[in-house]
Amino acid sequence: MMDNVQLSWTSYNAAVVSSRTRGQRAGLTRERVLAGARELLAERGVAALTMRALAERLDVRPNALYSHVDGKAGLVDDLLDDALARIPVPHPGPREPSDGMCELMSATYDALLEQADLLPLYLARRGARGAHARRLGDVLLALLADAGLPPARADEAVHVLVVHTIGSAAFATGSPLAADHGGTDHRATFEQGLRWLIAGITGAGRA
Amino acid sequence: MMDNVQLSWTSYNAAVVSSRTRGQRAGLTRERVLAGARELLAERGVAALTMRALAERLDVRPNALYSHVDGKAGLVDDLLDDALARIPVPHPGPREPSDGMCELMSATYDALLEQADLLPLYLARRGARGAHARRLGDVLLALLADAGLPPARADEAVHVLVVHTIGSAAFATGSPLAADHGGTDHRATFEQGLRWLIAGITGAGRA
DNA sequence: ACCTGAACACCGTTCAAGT
DNA sequence: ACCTGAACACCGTTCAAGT
Repeated sequence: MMDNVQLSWTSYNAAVVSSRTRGQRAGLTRERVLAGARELLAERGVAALTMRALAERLDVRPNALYSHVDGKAGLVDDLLDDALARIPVPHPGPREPSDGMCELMSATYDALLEQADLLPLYLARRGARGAHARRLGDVLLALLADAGLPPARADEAVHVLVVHTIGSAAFATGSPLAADHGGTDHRATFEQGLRWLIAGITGAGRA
Repeated sequence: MMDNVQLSWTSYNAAVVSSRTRGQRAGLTRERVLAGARELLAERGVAALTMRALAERLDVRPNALYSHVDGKAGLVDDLLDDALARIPVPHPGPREPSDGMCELMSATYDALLEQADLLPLYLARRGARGAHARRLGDVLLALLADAGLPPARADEAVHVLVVHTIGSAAFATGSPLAADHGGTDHRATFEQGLRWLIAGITGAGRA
């Protein structure tokens, strides 16, 4: 008996008052949903990325999103892999493979920090597993093979370099570590660690 | 007018029917709350660690927990630092400092994996910052100074080693990375990475 | 195919009140 | 001091129904 009243209650918030009439399409697509999620993330942070808030921003009811993404987990996976698509692969010039590794991991680090709000999501998911993540892993593996590492060692090195890069980026955006005296330049520390690792990897490859 | 009905609704779940009478104390302490949280974590995983589920396990209403811990964030912080208390500090014998580093970080890795259900919480908080975390950082810093690193480099090395250790443990408990071909021995990879890092750190220290 | 209404089964936290 | 009752302001997701 109170349907009209209920209806008016759902529009208590100005942002949710639909500019569409009842049967009108919202014109959502997967891309528009992802774009909205990225904006929400950039403007209000990872805690504010909820299906309900995203729906409100897109001027639809929460359940409308399920026609375009596979729940919140699917939305996050799509978001993560899309962010990796922009990372440039180093030119396969006549250089040392270790220079290529350094360039690739630094570019990844930069891309992760550019999308710093995504980092907690990478951590929660322990890295990405989409098509673009695989592409970057394969490029790195090829560089390590070029440097003379046997396949088993190269697999380990990929793992270690990825952990270092995602981990460094994540900790750069978080609060300082316990032993951190506050004056740490995170980028410099990441690069120093990368040099140490690559020195160890290529040095041990010769031994 | 329906207060009695409401009351009966709150006891729909057998586990929530209090064995105490109305004015009786539950006898909670901070330690009992933390122990309950650890059990919940071990039995049902990180997603099941909610204030409400913890309260139910302890046979109290959710808000009773707030007399003993500082909200959920405080509970998690206490949990994390407690887990670091068990990590043994290496004996300061007449050995190479690099052996001490290796031992300390391996012990930390093992402790983190023993409490694997806590790892997502370390990641969410980007490491721990309690008293025990600081103690471990200081021990590591001293070892690096012994190895001849200048203070600025030693600070960087602590950061890099901690990122490697927490990161490796976290990824060991998660799903495999994109470039991971499934057959990875995570412990071996962690140790290999640790050797690479320590080789790079001490090698670069001499250069 | 796309979207809404309504509901289900949850969250963390606060405040006043009871013992 | 410790705990409960009740409420507030949220979550993600599902299902049937409307267009």
